[in-house]
Amino acid sequence: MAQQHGQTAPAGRQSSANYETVFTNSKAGMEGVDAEKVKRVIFEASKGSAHYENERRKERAHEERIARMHAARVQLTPADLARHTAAMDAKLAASEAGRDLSRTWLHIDMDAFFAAVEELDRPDLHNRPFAVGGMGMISTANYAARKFGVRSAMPGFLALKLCPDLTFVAPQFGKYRAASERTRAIFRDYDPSLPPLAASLDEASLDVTQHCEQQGVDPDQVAAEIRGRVRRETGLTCSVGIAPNRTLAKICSDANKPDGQFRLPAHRQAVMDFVAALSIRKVPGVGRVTQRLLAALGVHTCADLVTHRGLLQALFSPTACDFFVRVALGLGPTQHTPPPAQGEVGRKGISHERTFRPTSSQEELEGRLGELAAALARDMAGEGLRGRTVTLKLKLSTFELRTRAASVASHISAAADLYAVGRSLLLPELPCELRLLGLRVSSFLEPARREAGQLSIEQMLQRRQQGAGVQQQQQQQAAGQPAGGCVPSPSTRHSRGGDAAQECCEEEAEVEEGAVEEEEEGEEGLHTSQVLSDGEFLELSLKHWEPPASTQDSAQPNPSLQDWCGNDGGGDSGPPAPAGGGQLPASHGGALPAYSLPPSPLVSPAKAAGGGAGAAAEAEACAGEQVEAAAGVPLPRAAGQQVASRRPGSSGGAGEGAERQREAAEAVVPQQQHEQQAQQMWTCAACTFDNPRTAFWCEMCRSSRLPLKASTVPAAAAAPATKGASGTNAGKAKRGRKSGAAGLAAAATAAAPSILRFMSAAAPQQQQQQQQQQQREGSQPQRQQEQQPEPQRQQDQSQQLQQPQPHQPQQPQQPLPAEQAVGSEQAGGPQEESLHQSQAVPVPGAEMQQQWGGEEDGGDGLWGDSDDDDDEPGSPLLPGEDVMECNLCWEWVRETRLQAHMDVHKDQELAQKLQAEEDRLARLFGSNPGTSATPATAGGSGSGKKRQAGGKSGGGGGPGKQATLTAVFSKRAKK
DNA sequence: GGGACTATGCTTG
DNA sequence: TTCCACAAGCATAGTCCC
Ligand SMILES: Cc1cn([C@H]2C[C@H](O)[C@@H](COP(=O)(O)OP(=O)(O)OP(=O)(O)O)O2)c(=O)[nH]c1=O
Ligand SMILES: [Mg+2]
Repeated sequence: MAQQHGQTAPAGRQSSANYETVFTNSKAGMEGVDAEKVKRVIFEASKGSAHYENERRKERAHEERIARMHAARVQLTPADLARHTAAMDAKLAASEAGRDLSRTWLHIDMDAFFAAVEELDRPDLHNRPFAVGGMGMISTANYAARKFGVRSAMPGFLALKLCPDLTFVAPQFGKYRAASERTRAIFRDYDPSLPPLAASLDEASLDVTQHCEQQGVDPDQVAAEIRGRVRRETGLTCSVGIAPNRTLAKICSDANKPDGQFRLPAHRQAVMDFVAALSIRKVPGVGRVTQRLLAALGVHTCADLVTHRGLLQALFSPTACDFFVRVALGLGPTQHTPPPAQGEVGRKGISHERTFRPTSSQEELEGRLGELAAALARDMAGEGLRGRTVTLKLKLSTFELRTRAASVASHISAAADLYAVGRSLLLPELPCELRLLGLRVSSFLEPARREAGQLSIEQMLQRRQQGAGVQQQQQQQAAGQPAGGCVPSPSTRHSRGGDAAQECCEEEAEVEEGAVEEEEEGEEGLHTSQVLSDGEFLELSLKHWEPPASTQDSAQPNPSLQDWCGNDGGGDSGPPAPAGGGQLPASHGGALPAYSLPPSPLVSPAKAAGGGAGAAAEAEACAGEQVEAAAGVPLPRAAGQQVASRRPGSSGGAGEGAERQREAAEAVVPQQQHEQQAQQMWTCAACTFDNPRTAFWCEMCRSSRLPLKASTVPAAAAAPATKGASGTNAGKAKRGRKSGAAGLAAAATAAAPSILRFMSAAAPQQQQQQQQQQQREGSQPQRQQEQQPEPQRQQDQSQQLQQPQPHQPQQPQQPLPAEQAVGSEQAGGPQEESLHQSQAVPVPGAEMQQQWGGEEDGGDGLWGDSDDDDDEPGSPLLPGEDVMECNLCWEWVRETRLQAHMDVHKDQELAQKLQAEEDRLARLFGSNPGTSATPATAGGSGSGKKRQAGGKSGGGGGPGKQATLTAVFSKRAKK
């Protein structure tokens, strides 16, 4: 029975009955909706679409996962089950012992929040079906619309099919934030400890224990009072759940929605009865996928969690089991989440993403990336954030999602830097048709630490200012020109030795810290991209980039650049910030059958006491075994290694990956060379010697002018030497930072963590892919494979993994060496060696290093610990070292190596390419310099994005930052 | 084995 | 033709390095 349940809406079948990805009627206000009819309508309108196909693909993956779970299940012996059951009993006992029923929590969730707020301004919409959002997607719908099946996260055009009279109202997040603050002001009267920053705009958890005691009122009265005040003072309605902990209160807030309240008595038996009957899906943290997994095991209600505890313990991770235990017992956090400590950043990441009409145009994508970077930089500046990990999110036109991340050595925040890193992540993925781009920054620098001494970059700059370096100055001291004035180069900002890139948006903060700001030096200080004289392409770039002096005479910074910095000082305030996405409550509709459930077979508190730590340890021990057993499929060690040798995103086979890499260096690598690369040779641009792909320097002449770094070679095809074994292509991996291990504690307290992720049985993507591969190849059933001896399995996997796969899991990631990274305090980065790939790529270094992952080997120790001579071209730059930035390739070069670096550039062939590129830029930009992208002219598609670009002068001169800048922006402007 | 990194998936509002 | 969002957090797994 369990099986029929979960799975099986056969993958292959296409019918509305199985197409449930969009609709479920478990939301408040949708109880009477004819779910089947809605599903049918949605199915008819969706089938055949890219989205639909993607959903089916995911469905198949779920079914396979369930199949693996069953396979693991049948291998369990009665003894296994007994052991697991005992382990769970111990966990239950331990958790029970910690139950706290002394607090009284109220969870308040606003009703149809966005819609209700809109209705305040549009009374005409009262009782008429309407949704907040557009044809693409709606955020929420009022209750009148929900009767038709219209709901949150439903595409507008489908909603319209369900409800032809539906009215759409564009979201205005500012209004929702304001309304939210009004409600929270009321809530604080009942719980002064309510955190000022809400995780969600439309919900709040209040600990009213003290209030009730002091006022001598009961929770029901408080809830009623709050609802009344909210209604009177804001014109909105809300629903309230009352329970002894936050999780239960939240669940209860949905019980009598809308405009109602529900209290769960603070008695153990009442709680146990309540949760026993509760659908597992009502539990925060259990989503659609997890529900299906559990249903496949016969778990539908929380009581089932107890009934099948042995099975769960055997098939799910320890973390997941801990969660199940707490759910089964009706436990939840009874304290507010501690606010971030002084100086701590209260968030883990910040991002922006945008969907657009699918395109594969590099120019357009770059333009969009620039917009994202600008918006992100603006937001980061607003919060004073600086981070060192940039993650690019891509959604293909097929709806397949990909992410590519790179960590740089210093914390950045400037639009130019974000763009540079983002672009370096994007190019290797091309060509591909995308419908969404997103940019996220994480790994923030804690302000406290910042002050503690992470300003080496500034120190370096100050040193230089005192010394002989050419300085650069901000041109925008205009008061109203905060961050933005300092136009950062959209190109690389390898701040060796520090955040030379503190640019832009971060400037303000830095200034306060007494960093660099003051002086300047006239025009020379500016980074004009002028070509100084024959061969003198180098130019110092200390901190900020500015357009060529000649173009700056106007004293008016390049408007597009200002935009970039999110600086409205120049007058452009940019379009209203795109809304910090939604953040609201969750509500599952549903009637709550009151207390009449099967008695819970939980251990008694007394027994629990006995269980104690020992029991927990035992559970832990058992859990360890589960992993293998549960996985059913062997832990993919061998597999992982195989995969790891490949480039992360290079989905496709080796050839495809190589294609992307080549794309990244396209400006430098002629097509013919591409072909050669495909044959695993790097032709040195200086002496034409064909180097093996593993070469970093030309093995013949030691030149760095190889078309691309070996890293760009898809692992699969990469050096035979590195093939297979993981270690081999290890190369000089850089060190990375730490991974997840995030916090179980947090996970346990916060809204329940999703179960799936904990599920040890949930085969890693690799395994899924292997299985898919197997299926495609008609190989033996998984179960059989699982029974194979480990060595055999690994071997098989290895073989399978050598086949091209949709997208492989991670590869060894390596943080970007400081250098490239835009603004690093430590340097160390690519230098001359990157020449080949630079010039047309703003942040070549970053890209390279990032790609280097799989293959380098401690060999050259470029980024490793080797004690190479510092003066070696490839040796890492050190903090504070005197460097200059080459205006041709954007690489930072030691002052002691300037001549050698220039020599490289003198190469005739390269010069020609540069000229060609320059010509190309001139063509692109020349016709419409500076003003190219006014709002009116930009965005031919009408989808209109605000920002434009176009630098002031095309920088007519030689190739340089201005040229690159122009290239980046003028293209977009032209569209 | 643990820390540091990246990629993906799930969940929530 | 239009026509499946956006922001954030957490967990898992694989890699490498120490
Ligand atoms: C669920 C969801 C909500 N939101 C926004 C819009 C919602 O009004 C707001 C709060 O979310 P919810 O509280 O889930 O929904 P709601 O308040 O609109 O309706 P109710 O609580 O009465 O069931 O968050 C999204 O933008 N996307 C989503 O997927
Ligand atoms: Mg709500």
